[in-house]
Amino acid sequence: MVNHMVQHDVLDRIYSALADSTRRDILTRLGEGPASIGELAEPHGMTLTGMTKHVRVLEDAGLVRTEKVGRSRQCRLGDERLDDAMAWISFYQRLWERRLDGLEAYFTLQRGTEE
Amino acid sequence: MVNHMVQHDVLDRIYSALADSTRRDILTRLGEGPASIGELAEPHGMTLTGMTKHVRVLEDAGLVRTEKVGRSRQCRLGDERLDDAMAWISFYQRLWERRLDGLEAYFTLQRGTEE
DNA sequence: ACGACACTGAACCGATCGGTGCAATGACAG
DNA sequence: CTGTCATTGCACCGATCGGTTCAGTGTCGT
Repeated sequence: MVNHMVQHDVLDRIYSALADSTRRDILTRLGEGPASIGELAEPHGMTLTGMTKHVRVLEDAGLVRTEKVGRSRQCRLGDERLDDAMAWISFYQRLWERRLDGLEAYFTLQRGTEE
Repeated sequence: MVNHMVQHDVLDRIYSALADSTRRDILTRLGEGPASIGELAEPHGMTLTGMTKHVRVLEDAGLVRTEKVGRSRQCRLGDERLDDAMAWISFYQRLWERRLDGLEAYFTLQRGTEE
């Protein structure tokens, strides 16, 4: 019964985390495998402090999971939180398709991307 | 050959447009059909000025198309710009799946959501 | 124990954001 | 023409953002 109104806070965090090209780069980089804060910071010519904050944002959004190992912190991709974001987008796309079909009164559509 | 690196500006605009629950509500509302600025503003108890700015953000992101008709402005859903956002998210998800599969060296994967 | 190393907390900075109020502007009704 | 209505431009406000520097804190190597 997973209604599509996930909980706005969650979507806020996910989308605003994605709304920054540095953060998207981080995700792409982590797609190649885990990395430390320093390894993430270097290619962007950014301070460790700055990168720490970016990673924190991604972690708060559930997109990245980190673990302190020794004196460095290992960052990996998080659990598949993007499903929420994806679901909302496809919900929107469904609305858009409906606009094409010209069905304006029909607003039930509970079945969709969510089960 | 639409590489997935769409152009960061575009994704920045799309995702930050989506990163606000008011704006997501607007999109949902527009899914029911076109509306004026006033009609959009009223359910949020928001100033017309404020709503105008939100709509502008959505329009700059290509998510909404507007047209001035008489003394009011009609807002409808825009072209399917969300494909870009969707493509990037599924690119990420592909990375995530790859992480599950433990294939870390394999980084070709040009086929995907984009044609 | 000592120093180098990787990160983090706090304070700060300029820019952007979400929102407001106020004063145009432009269209419609009479 | 006059007044009303819908929207918009401008200036402003406090909050958040992306980024920095600087001073810790904890860990590793010797």
